[in-house]
Amino acid sequence: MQDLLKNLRIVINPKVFVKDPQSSDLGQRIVEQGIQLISETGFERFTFRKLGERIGSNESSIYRYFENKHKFLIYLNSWYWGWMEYRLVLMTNSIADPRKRLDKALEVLTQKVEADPTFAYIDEVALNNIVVNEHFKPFLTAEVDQENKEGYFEVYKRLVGRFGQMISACCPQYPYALSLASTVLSSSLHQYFLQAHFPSLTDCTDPGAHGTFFRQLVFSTVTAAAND
Amino acid sequence: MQDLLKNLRIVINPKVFVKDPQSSDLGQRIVEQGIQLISETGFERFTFRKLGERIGSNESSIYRYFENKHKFLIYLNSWYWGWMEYRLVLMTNSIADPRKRLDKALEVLTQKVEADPTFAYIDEVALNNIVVNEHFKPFLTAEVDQENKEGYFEVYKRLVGRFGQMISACCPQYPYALSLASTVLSSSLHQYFLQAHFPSLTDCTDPGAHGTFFRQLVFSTVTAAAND
DNA sequence: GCAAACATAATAGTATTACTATCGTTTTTC
DNA sequence: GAAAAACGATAGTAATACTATTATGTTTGC
Repeated sequence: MQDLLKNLRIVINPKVFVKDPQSSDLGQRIVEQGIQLISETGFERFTFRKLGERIGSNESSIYRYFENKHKFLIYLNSWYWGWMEYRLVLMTNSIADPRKRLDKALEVLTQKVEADPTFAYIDEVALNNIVVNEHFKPFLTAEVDQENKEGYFEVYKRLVGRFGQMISACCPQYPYALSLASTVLSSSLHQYFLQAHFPSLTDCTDPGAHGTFFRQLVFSTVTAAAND
Repeated sequence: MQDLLKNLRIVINPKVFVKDPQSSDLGQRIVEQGIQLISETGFERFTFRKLGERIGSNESSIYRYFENKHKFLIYLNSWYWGWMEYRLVLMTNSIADPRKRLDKALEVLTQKVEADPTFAYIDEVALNNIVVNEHFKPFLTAEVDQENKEGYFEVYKRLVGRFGQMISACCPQYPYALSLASTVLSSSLHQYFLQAHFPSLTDCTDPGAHGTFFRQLVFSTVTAAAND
């Protein structure tokens, strides 16, 4: 199966970049090392100048790929959620039973991220680290609405939609499938953040607890709604 | 009761400010108009210079109250969560029944914010607007851990603890009370954010749905755990 | 009533950031 | 082998987030 998927690419809205970084060696290095640099130092301290130094290239060359660092972050986030969507579809597609399917979906979406050899120059663990630590920074700007119009967040919206449908499939009369889906996705990140920085605000310390917490949360809610 | 509480103040960790803004007229104007300005234009575009112009004062004077704009945001967040804690205690203190108490707590913590005349120069609605739109920006910096050590987030942590205890009181054997508490607090903000900017990612459009969603979520989870 | 202490205002200056613009060199491509 | 595209190097700009200094007004104690 690995081989079958060798020529896969996560497709990203071309409006997010000036020149497709997947199309050249330099572009790939920008993404690869950009992930490392942001993961190591945080997004605020990240600059194109520093990234240029790191990859032995020039600031101005990076601007030929990305308009600014905010769009670069949106690119990385789009990639991440695109990758999540691909994994979600891949892992749940063959499961017919709605409850088993939802269970698998929860596993894919909330479990700790591991490296995926399918995508060579992306370090998924470091990227997850970015998404956890920068959380919803791409959304939290005065320009959200404009950027939303431009379709920058389509991947994420599609993922929430898919996940919401899987919840609905378990209990069609439950009226908050989308809210539950978006809550689980954002809260899972948030819980990982708390585990790393505010352990006194979570109970998910040992591995497994994180997943169990969300599984119970979702299935309790859905089951209760079904029994009404 | 209003009168009884006239001389109340939300206490904030003195390390967050250089000079207590509650101690002078200028300080109060800084907070009052700072809230308006951030609420109107977003935190990124907010500068002390602009705030100075707005209140007919000088940039340098504002620096005598707050070290930088990030600490100003932490101050506002601390005030907000301190206010939430005060409301939580006030509204639930007299309720003996754990389930009724939790229900009230959920109402206080997730319902739409309204102006509170107890605190004259704070516009709670605008402040809530900031907290929703800037979300966890105060946390999301490379310096979280240091700032956490300094105690900047004590109020929030205490609030999560209290709320977690109320959940535990309903079902002592439920092992994820803190995670559930922190999830509800952050997700409620997040759902309000989605309602404003990404309505396709929520089902909480009509008023009331938001509260019902979280009430069902919490009580389903807690009840299911109690029946195990 | 007046000096000391304090709060505030005004101005100038600095380092960094987030770019833009220009131009020269290298590499690719047909 | 010429044209086009990609890349690198340098310089420059406007805004930001401050710091430093000095001046002006205001309060307070005696």
